[in-house]
This record gives sequence, structure tokens and C-alpha cells, in this order.
Amino acid sequence: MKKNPMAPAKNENPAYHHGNLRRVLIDTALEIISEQGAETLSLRQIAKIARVSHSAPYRHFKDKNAILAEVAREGFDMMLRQTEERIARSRGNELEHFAICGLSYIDFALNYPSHYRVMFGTRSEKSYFSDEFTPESTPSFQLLQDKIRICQEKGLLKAGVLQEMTLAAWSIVHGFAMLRIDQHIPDRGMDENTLKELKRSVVMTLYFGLRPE
Amino acid sequence: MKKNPMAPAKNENPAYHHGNLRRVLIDTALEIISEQGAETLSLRQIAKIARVSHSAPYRHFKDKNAILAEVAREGFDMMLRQTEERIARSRGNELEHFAICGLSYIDFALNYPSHYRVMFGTRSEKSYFSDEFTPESTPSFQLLQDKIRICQEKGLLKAGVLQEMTLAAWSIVHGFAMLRIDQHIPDRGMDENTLKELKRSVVMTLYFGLRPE
DNA sequence: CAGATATGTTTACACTGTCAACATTATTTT
DNA sequence: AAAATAATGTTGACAGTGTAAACATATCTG
Repeated sequence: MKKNPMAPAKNENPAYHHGNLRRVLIDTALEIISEQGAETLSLRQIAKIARVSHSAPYRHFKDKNAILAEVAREGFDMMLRQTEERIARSRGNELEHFAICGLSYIDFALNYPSHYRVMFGTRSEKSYFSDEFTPESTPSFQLLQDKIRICQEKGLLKAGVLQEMTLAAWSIVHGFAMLRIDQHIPDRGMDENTLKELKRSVVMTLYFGLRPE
Repeated sequence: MKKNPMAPAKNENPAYHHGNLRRVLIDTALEIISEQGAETLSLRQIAKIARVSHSAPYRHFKDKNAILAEVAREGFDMMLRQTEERIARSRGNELEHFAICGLSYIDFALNYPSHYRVMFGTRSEKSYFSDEFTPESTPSFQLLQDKIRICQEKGLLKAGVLQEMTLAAWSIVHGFAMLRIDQHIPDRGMDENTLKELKRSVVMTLYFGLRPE
């Protein structure tokens, strides 16, 4: 029969069955990705670092892509949670919420590049993404679209096709994040303030692009 | 001594030395990338399709990354040439040239996704990009920056830090291209006109974001 | 023609993802 | 508690990968 779903954290000592190998594998994958990127990440390397045989991961994941899929899933969760928290803490109006969506998006991408790379990596045929799971269907995307719609209704953003405006917003933050993460924007002499100014500039450009006449 | 650079296309019959293997390998790589993506592309597969032993490519390229680097280099060349041609054909003012830069960028990315993926793929440590070769140093990027600067000087775009404005412009077209290429924007029922409208919308948002007050 | 050079092939090695067969531990059923 | 079953681990194998070394042949240059 199936395992009791209410008893996950019981076995504390790391034994033959240490019970949390699944978690360890995911974290190890993230470590490796942050150090050497997602391209050269190998299952056997994960297993070795987790001090387990090269086949052990297959008891917890269907294949290599399944681990990456889980990393992506957790990433989308974290991203949504962080954005919602920042919106909840803000005392601004809906327009500020919209700006927070953009800034929070960029911040997540830059703070968790390993997650982000996996979340928005190439969607090839043999990818870890299932077909019904598109970023567009993501709560985080829906949140952005909702904020834009509300701002439109209140006259804080210009009228226009909602999907098109959301896509433009998504494009600019995603583009900036990707260029930054993939080191296409060289950071020679880029301090914390310069980066902050860059982010602000991108979000402001987006706002000017979508504000009412 | 070195081979005579003025005699490349001499041996027409495909023999032991068919003389154009280098070209064939690059084209084969592009074919494979367009069919199955750049991730699963393998040197041995290239060699097999080119009807050559799996080690033959090493006489023309240092390693696998060297082939991808050449694909990227050619891509940047094509992109620049296409943009310059479209600007030359246009009879509009400098502002239109700026818009053409954006549209042409997107068009190249969507028309040559294989090239583009390689050009702007993840820049990891073991990447095919050399360190001094950053997209920012690319003629195509310089062209965009020049157009923005000229528009600024003529009052067609707002004043502001040039680098920041160029980065914002780059971000939005790159983001849109990437989302589209990596299939993160699902194309359920997306016909040619809808796509054209999307591109227009993105470039217009960018223009509104950068136009004078 | 003779050597040098360019361009192939073959062989080998360490690594990869994945599967099948086996081993051990944990849980459930009797 | 004992036995059966499920969960979770290991070992060994296989085809495929990038790359280097050794070898083979075609072409070019003197």
C-alpha cells in the first residue's frame, strides 16, 4: 500500500534508508548548478556528492529531468511567495504593486539564478517541462496580469490588449534577468548601487511604456 | 606552410579530402539544432550525418564548443547585415531606424532560432564564448546604441543615461525573443498576423518607454 | 620525386543516463 | 511475533558521449 503521507520526517539519523534522500538530491543539484551551471550537471555527480550509489536517485525520480522539473516547480513557488509578501508589506497603491511585481521578478532571478535558469531554460522536446505546464499558466504570471488589469481599470495604466501588455512587461524583466544571469551584461565594476539603478531603470522604462497618455 | 586562402572551392567531388568539411559540419550542426535543439547535439551525430569518422571534426575545430562558437559568430554577422540592410532600405527618419533595430532583432531571432539560441545561450564557465567576446561588444549592439544616441540628440527619444536606455531596449527584445523561441509563449492558434501584432506591441511599448516627455 | 603538411580513420579511455538484477531495510498483514 | 510486501538502496551492464593518441592517406611544396 501507499506510504502514510503524514509521516515524512521521522528517521533523523542518516542510515541506509535516511528517508530524506529526495530532499538531499534536490539541494545537491542546486548547489552544483550554482557552481557550474545546469548544462554540465550530471546525475552521477549528484549521487556521489550525496554519498549514494549512482542509481539511487532513480528510486526518487523518474529520470534526470524529473529532478530539474522539481527544481523548477519549487522555484515558481518561491517566486510567487516572495512577490506576494512584498506586495503585502507595501502600503502603496495598485501601481506600486505592479512595479513590485516587476522588481520582485528581477530580484528573484538574480538571487536564485540556479532556480531561474532551470525554470526558464530551453524548452526542448526532451525537456523536463510537461506540456500543460507553461510559465504563462503560472500563478506568478497570473499575478502580474491581474495587477496590470487592475491598474488599467483604475486608469493607472493605459488601455490596451491585456495579454499584449503583460507579454511586454514579462519580456523586459525576463530579458534583463536572462542577460544578467547568463553574464551577457558584463559586471566589470558593477557595484550594488549600479545594479539597483539598472533594475530601477528597466522597471521605469516599462512603466513609461505602459502608462496612460 | 599555410593553405592558400584564395583556393577554397576546388575539389568538387566528395573524396577523402573533400575540402569543405568545415562548412558541412557547421551546416549539419545548424540542421540538428533546428530539429532537436542545441542541448542534445553531439559531435558524433554531426560526424555521422556528414558521413565522416567521429574524430574528423577535430581537424577543423578545437572541440565541440568551437563549432558552436563559429555558429554564434556567423549569427552575429547575419544579424548585423540584415539590420543594416533594412535600415538602408527604409526612407524614414532616425526614429524609424531605431524601431527597425528592435524589429529586426526580433525577426532575426525568430527566423534563425538555432543561431540565436547558440548566440545567447547560457554563458557558463566551459562555454564556447571567449571572455573578450561579449554580446555588448557586438556591432549589432553598438548599432542599437548609436541609433538611440542619435535619436536622443535629435530629441526623438528622451534624455537619459545611454547605457541604461540601451539595456532596457535590449532587454525587452531579447526577452520577447527568448520567450518565443523557448516556447514559453504557447502558440496555440497564433497565426502570422497575431505574431506580427505582438512584435509591434513590444516595440511600441519600448518606444513609449523611451520617448520624450 | 620526396618530404612535409593537411586531413582523414581507428583505437582507447573516462564519463554519462538508464535499466535490470540483486540486497537490505521498513512497513503491513496475518 | 512471523511472514509477506513495499520501499529504498547497491552492483553491473549497456549504448552513447567528448576527446586524445597513434596511425593512414591524400595533397601540396620544394
